[in-house]
Amino acid sequence: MANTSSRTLRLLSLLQTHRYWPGPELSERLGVSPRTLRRDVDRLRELGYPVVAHRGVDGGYQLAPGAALPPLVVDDEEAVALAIGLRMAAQGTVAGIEESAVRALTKVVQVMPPRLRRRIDALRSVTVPAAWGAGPTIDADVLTAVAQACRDEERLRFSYRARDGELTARHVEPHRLVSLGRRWYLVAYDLTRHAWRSFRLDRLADPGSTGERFRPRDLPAEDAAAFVRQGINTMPAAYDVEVLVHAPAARVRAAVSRWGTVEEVGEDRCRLLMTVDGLEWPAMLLGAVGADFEIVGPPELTAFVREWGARFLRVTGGAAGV
Amino acid sequence: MANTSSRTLRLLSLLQTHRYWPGPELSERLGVSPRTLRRDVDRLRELGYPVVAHRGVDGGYQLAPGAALPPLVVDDEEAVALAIGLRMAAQGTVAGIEESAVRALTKVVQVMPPRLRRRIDALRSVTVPAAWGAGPTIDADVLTAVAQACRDEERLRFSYRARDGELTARHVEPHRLVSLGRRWYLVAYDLTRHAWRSFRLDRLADPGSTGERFRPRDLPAEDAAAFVRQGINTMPAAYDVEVLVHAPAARVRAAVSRWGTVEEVGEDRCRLLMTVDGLEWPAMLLGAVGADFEIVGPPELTAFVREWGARFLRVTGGAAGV
DNA sequence: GTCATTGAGGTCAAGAACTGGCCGCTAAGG
DNA sequence: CCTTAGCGGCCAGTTCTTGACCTCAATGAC
Repeated sequence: MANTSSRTLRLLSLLQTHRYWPGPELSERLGVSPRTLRRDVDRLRELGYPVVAHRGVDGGYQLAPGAALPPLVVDDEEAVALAIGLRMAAQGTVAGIEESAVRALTKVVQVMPPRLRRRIDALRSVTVPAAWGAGPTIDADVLTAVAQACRDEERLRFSYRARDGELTARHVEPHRLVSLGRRWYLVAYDLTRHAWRSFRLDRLADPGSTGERFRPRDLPAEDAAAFVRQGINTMPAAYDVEVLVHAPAARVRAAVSRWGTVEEVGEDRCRLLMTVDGLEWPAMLLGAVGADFEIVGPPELTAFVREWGARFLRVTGGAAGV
Repeated sequence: MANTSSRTLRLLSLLQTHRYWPGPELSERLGVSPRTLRRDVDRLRELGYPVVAHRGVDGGYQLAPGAALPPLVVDDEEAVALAIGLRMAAQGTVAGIEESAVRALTKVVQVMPPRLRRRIDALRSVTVPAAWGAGPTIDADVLTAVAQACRDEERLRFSYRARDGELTARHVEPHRLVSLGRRWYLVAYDLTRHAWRSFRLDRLADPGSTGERFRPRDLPAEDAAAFVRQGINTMPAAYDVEVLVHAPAARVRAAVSRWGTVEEVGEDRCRLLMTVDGLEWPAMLLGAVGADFEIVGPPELTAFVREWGARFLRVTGGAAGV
């Protein structure tokens, strides 16, 4: 407890929670002489974590950005926030960071005390799925359990709901997680079928690590993502939406925010471009903008919006009967 | 570099990135004898981070959940994911964790190498606001800068857009950040007006820490959140939505997900309850469900939906001309 | 300008901690 | 039965750490 390593860690922690620390206070907190504190600070600097110091009355130490990120010392609440934030990031509203979010999440979850896990579970019910209509939400527990099995090269058992709805028990050697178009896939070697398969994580339940470790096999594909793509014929239908809106570009842009691009066409007219998986979003945005518009494409959107219009008018007792 | 503390940190890092580590490999990576490795592991255990070990062929060490969270050693990509996830968490879709998310975010951002900040900035443009129509998105930079100033008790300068749109330069002693109903407020002592004020973060721009530190004053209120509540008369209009949907509860629930509650009313009928800030959401959900419905309240929703219906039908060339 | 405060860093000697061998032991799996 | 791997005691040599004392350099207040 009175180690040097322990003190280094505590110093790191103190420097992370509060920016400025007067030297005397630090040395007192750590229970060492000021001279030793200076040496500890030097040690941190040698480790690559720059500590800048200010002299004179009211001076003190502070941790500055360095070449590498120092170990993060977080308290319980921060850990919970971290886990939840990472889960949202993993669910994929921001392209390209899902994989690393899951890696980080796995790290955190693995060492998280049970009491914190319970708090996260309690908060889960409050959480909303990341993006509406963008595919099924997957259980964070499933995600982390599978990620951990991949990372640690442990065989995995789970039940899988095939396309026809049939439930089967699986026993696999997990290879890699792939995030593709808002869906998570597990690439694994199926031990009962003796073949490589990819599994959709949202159809996977009750993952349980068996504890058996294995030596990774070679995947018969260039890369895990490529393998998944091979197996997927039915990519989620993507629509390229183009709409002429009879409103100033600024106004549309404010409503659309970052969901799509808005080009100015005229004084009071602009072109809205979006690429979406479902048509609910564009319909909602067009409603929210509150201006007239002309749908350039796709035709499905026209039909979709017309159906909404007819129904909305009908049920609210407006004109345009059935 | 060849320190004991350094080795402890590296060991911690290794144990976090991969679950099982055979002892020999660890000792080789750390450049010490197996005997010393055992002692290092003991050290970690004494620090409160349980390392469980497995004997026998194929044994190894692994980091287990303990009483406290060990310092997290994350790589660059994970740090980026972390920052982005925390930002989403701070923007507030999950109740109650915003404050700790900001605290954690501040910690991370403070020590993050510039190259990572640039990557986050690059990704920001791709990010979507957490919840649509739920209030203005605030800049993450503003949020962290202000949070840091609060934490470090440093005076802060910024420009503030008052309710009437006028821009003023402010100089304050920041006290605390409060997240209230999807909005962030800064409670601070205004140095020019010599009075406590609360500022909406979305109206605050160009925060710059002056570097001057100050001794915290006593806030003339029970608590910062209470102080903000005192000053806010105009709470964001909240609607309690109630709709009878002519569809099975299960189907509606699937569409609504966790945005609201769905009660079964009959075989083919259910009641949808939501509390929302804006009416776009319920309108969209009702559209997406694809069934008829009766709006019980509020009346604004009826008008809102009717307007959408009329416009949608008109612009798509359906019936019900202007 | 003077002065107190605070960080930087050299040196030293005593003491503590660390290290790498060596040992025998237990546990797990082939 | 044998191998591998973790556990921990012991020991001797080495290294590191610590606090004390010192001088110097910034810095801000008076």
